[in-house]
Amino acid sequence: MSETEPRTERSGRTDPAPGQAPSARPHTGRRRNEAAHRAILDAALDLLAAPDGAPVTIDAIARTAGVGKQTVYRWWPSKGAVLLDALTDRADQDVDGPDTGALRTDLRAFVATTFDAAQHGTTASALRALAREAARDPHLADLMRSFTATRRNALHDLLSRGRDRGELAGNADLDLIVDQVYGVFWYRFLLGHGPLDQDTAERLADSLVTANRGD
Amino acid sequence: MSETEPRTERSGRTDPAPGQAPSARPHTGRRRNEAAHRAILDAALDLLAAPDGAPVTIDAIARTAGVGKQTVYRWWPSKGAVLLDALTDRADQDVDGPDTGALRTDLRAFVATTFDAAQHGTTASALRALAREAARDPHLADLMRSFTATRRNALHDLLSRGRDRGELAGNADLDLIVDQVYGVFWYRFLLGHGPLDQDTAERLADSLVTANRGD
DNA sequence: GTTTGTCGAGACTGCTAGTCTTGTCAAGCG
DNA sequence: CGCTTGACAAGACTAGCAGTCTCGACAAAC
Repeated sequence: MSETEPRTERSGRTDPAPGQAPSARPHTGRRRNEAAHRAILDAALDLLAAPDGAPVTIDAIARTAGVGKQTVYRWWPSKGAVLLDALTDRADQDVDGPDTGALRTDLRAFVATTFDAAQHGTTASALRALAREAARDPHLADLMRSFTATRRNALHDLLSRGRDRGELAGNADLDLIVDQVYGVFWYRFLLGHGPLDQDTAERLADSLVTANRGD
Repeated sequence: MSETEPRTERSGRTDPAPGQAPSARPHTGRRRNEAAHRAILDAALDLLAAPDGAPVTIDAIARTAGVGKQTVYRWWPSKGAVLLDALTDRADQDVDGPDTGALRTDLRAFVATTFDAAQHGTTASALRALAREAARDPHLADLMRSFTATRRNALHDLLSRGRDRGELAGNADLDLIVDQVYGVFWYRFLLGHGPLDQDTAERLADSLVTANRGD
């Protein structure tokens, strides 16, 4: 996800013998400018992180990056793709949840980390802007779904380990627990009517363990 | 909420003696056309309910209602306000939660009803469209906040009654319980990655009671 | 019959996503 | 060295939509 794909096949080959080595001339012409690539991602992140919630247009991204609009669209299919790529480029390493051997501790840490990440201005406005864009761009909404799926899977694994150790009931609905965590998170994050502090994280984690323990 | 307000003061009175009967001439000129008002709300609902998820523009609403755009903007401040008004106009009566005298039963019914309401095509696409609009329109986001607050309050009251009867711990975080219900609801509703069926509703309600009971 | 305010119709502005065009530059090939 | 290919910056252009403005018609009060 953090490495981008070109939106269409490059190097106008017709590939008449599929399954072959990429035919004789794999590439000619000027090479892709890696600096421009980075500049676009960085500009997107900068604008996304702007606290004023400004709309983040493609024009702005291109101008900030010192790049033509076409260069953006050559490498990403839509604005949303740029934004998501910019965000995951920064954030998709740290999805491996904690593993202390005790479910309550793991879950507390996971929830606390999740809540905490959204408290920092930069990430918060970026995430908010992303959600805003995803609401209007079906393509981005798709990407967003797989983005969130990654997070959910990490949490699901954490819970699964706990269940294997007998800390959750064998018939506990892990997906529902996962969605209770991320549901509360996004709901409060986007509406902003309630806190996402460490205290809340602990209470939520503890109550989920209590409700689903297998004794 | 279901009765609309004019976007600005009507009938150019200056009201020099506040707290008085509305001064001598409360209104002159042609009266508001109630039929047009209804037609707009109905058109909005129709378009919102269209299964194809089409964008629902103001032009379309006005054209469908057989009304000039200005007539829409005379009575509502933004497109989002129209949409929200159209939706609440239909839905805001039934917020009084059940009251059977037993928390588990009440909560199950409340959650089940909430989930169920979003399964019907019309309401579902309307709600989705509304969320989409709220993401880009701060004004609507505000209206949306008070809309959701009404629902949250109904659920909070339900829980509060249960706590008074001793079915929840005295220190249970009712707001967190509320947000777990609506968090799961919106999260699954908007992402569509998991079911919102009666089974889920029951499991969620039961687990929340279990986690927060006061014994 | 004059004033005030609503009505339908539609032109208009302003903003943005995404495409297309143009002229330039860099890399490989002969 | 010249030719071809494709990336590049700049920016014109199209299309869709929110929201405003203008116009002529009409209706209610006075």
